This record gives sequence, structure tokens and C-alpha cells, in this order.
Amino acid sequence: MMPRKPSYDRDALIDQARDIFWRYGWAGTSLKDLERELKLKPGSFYAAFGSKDALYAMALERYARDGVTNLEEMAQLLGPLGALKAQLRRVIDASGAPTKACMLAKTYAELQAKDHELAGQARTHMVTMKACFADLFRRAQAVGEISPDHDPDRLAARYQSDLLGLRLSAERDDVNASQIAEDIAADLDRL
Amino acid sequence: MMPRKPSYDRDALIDQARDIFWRYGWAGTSLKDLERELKLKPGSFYAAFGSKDALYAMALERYARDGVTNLEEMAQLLGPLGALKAQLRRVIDASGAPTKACMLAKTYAELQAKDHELAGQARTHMVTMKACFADLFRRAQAVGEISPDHDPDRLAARYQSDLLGLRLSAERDDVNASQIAEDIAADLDRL
DNA sequence: TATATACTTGAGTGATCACTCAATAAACCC
DNA sequence: GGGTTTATTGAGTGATCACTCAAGTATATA
Repeated sequence: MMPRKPSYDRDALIDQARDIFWRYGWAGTSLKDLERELKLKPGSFYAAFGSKDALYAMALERYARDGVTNLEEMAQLLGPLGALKAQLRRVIDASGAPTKACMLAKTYAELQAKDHELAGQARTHMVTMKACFADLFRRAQAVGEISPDHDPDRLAARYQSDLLGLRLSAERDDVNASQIAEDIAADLDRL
Repeated sequence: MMPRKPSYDRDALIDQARDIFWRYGWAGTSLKDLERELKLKPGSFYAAFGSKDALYAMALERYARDGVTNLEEMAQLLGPLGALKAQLRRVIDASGAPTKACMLAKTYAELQAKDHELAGQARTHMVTMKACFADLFRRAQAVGEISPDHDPDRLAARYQSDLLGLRLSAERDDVNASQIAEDIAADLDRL
């Protein structure tokens, strides 16, 4: 009367898919790639996730959620300004990550022109992240870490833009990403 | 004894292909798309360009060359620092361009993980652009527009990183790219 | 005009794309 | 153990991928 349980760890599989999509992108990842890496036959794959796009959406969701969580943890530990500065180092060190570049940015850049639904989702997640940054700037002002003269939303937009640039630059071996990160952090201290 | 001339304008076709690749990316552009837009049947396409990748390489080359040319023109007109500041506005205004984001960055982001040859070419072009920026910073120091205390190469790396971030941000309608550009320009003046 | 040359055409190549489904196997409750 | 339910399997779907090529056509020189 009661069913059989799947042999795989669905949660771990989504993490694994996120890393593959993150690294190779949407078009760069085929079903064959996923089936091979996740060790799932087509039938199981579609029973578990529905479609390639659905799995990608779950991966994006998880990526964004982890990003927010991590940022808040750093804020608890280092304070708002400390978190913003630590994030710069974190994203370019990240030796375990599939790539230094931001998955949301890569997704948006790849799929925006085609008005793909996943681009819209990536965009939404980036809006959320920007709001997190704005919140941290606001809290940094509240505790007197930076001057209250600047608009937190404007600071957040600039910070996010710089972070995206930094993360893309960190993918290139001809640029010293650490130096750029230092310079961005120095600008933060100058506020 | 002598041959027939092609009915198309090869040069214009490469420009057109550059715009399509720029907007939709490498995987996002199919041969069918190119054949339809360039009004070329498969046979003519391959006679003219050899392969999709070969045409993409020509498009990249042209994109990079135009970028350098434009930058130098602005330097003649506005001086080195003026060119660097004007470039910020130019890339986010660019209403005629297929997209605000940098084609070199998009290409690199899409294809680097697969070690595609085009990613290497995009990387090379970005190195060249960075050298142009460094040259402008050097000249800005020489004419006293900015302090000689900073390393021009380091300034160039930071500037290029910021520019990439700005151009990606300019693709989003939830960010005020003009404000970011102003803030980057203000940092430039502060040097 | 005759002929050589190269451009144009479009059906067709095998490979790969995301995805389906019927058959089989395994785990659960009674 | 019997019966039910669901997971697993993998061959197979039509569509699209980048690309080829032989046949037909237009334009140059002689």
C-alpha cells in the first residue's frame, strides 16, 4: 500500500546541479551532462525535477538564498561594514566554488536577450541582494561606521556593480583581483 | 576567365553578425538565425566565413578594434581623463548598441569554463583594452590631470572592473546606471 | 558570343538537443 | 508472502544543431 523511497538525495543533487549550471551556464549544460554527473537516467531525472529549466530555477533559488544567509552571518560576526568588506575577499578567494563569477549575473547575461523566464528570476534575486546590501549600508550608518550623508540605496547599487565587476575580473588570470578588492574596500572605508 | 563577384557586402555582414552575437551570445545564436538575418544560404555562409566560430572571431576582433579606436578618438578630443570619464557615459547611453554589456565579457563568461578558443581571444582583447586604459591613466598623470602617486596599471585594472560591472548593471532596469557612472567618475576626479 | 570561374541554392548529413514512456525492479503495508 | 505503489531503466521521440555538396546560375574575360 505504501511506496518506495528514492535512492538519491534530492537535496544534494540540486546542490550538485547548481555547481554545474553555475560553471557551464544554461546552454553549456546538456541533459546528458546532468544525467552523467548526477547519475540519473532520463526517466528518474524528469520524475525528480520536471525539466532542465525547473532544476535550474531550484539551483538559482538555492544560490541566492545561500548568498543572503552567508551575508547575514558575516554581518553578525563582523558588523555591517565588516560584512561588506569581507564579502569582497570571500568571493575572490572561494577556492571551492565552481567559478568566481556570480551565477545570477551569468544567468542574466546569457538569457536576458531571449526574455527567458530564468533571466527574470535571476534579476529578481539580484534585486533582493541589492536590498541586502542597502540594509547593511543603512545599519553601518546607524552604528556610525560610515557617514550618514550618503543614500544607502545608491551605495548599494554601486557596491553591487563593483562586486559583479570584481567577480568577473577574478576569473581572469591577467588581473590582480586582490588589488581591486583592496581598492574597493578602501573606498568603503573612505565613506 | 575571371570570376563573379559576391552580391553581398562582406564587411557589413560581419558588422551585422557582431551585433547578433553580441546580443544573443555564442550558444544563443544558431546558424539558422545568422542565415535568416544575413540573408545567406548555408553554402554561401560557409564559402564566405568558413564556420560559425570563424565569423564570431571576426566579430570579436572588430568589436575590440572599434573599442580601441573610439577610446583614442575621445582622448584626442577630451584628453586622457576626459576620455575615461566619457567612456562611462558612452557605454550606458549607447542606444543603438545591441546591449549595454561588453561583448568581450559576455563571451568570456559564456565560454571560459569550456576552454573554448573564443574565450581566449576575448581574454586577449580585454588585456589590450586594459593596456589602453593604463596608457590613458599614464597620460593623465603626465599632463597633471591626476596625481602621480598611483600605479597606472592598478588604476586601469580597477577601472576596467568597474566598467564591466557598470555595463552589466546598465542592462537591468532596476538600477540607476547613470548614478553609478557618476559615482565612478567622481572617484576618478578624486585621484 | 563562348568559356571559364566562382557565387547561389537548398536538400540533406550525422550528431546532439530536451524529453517520453512502457517495461522492470524494488520497497512498503497488510 | 501477496498486492500495491512507486522508483529505475534505457531505447526511442521529433526537433534542431553545425555543416556539406552537387547542381544551377550569373558574371567576368577573351
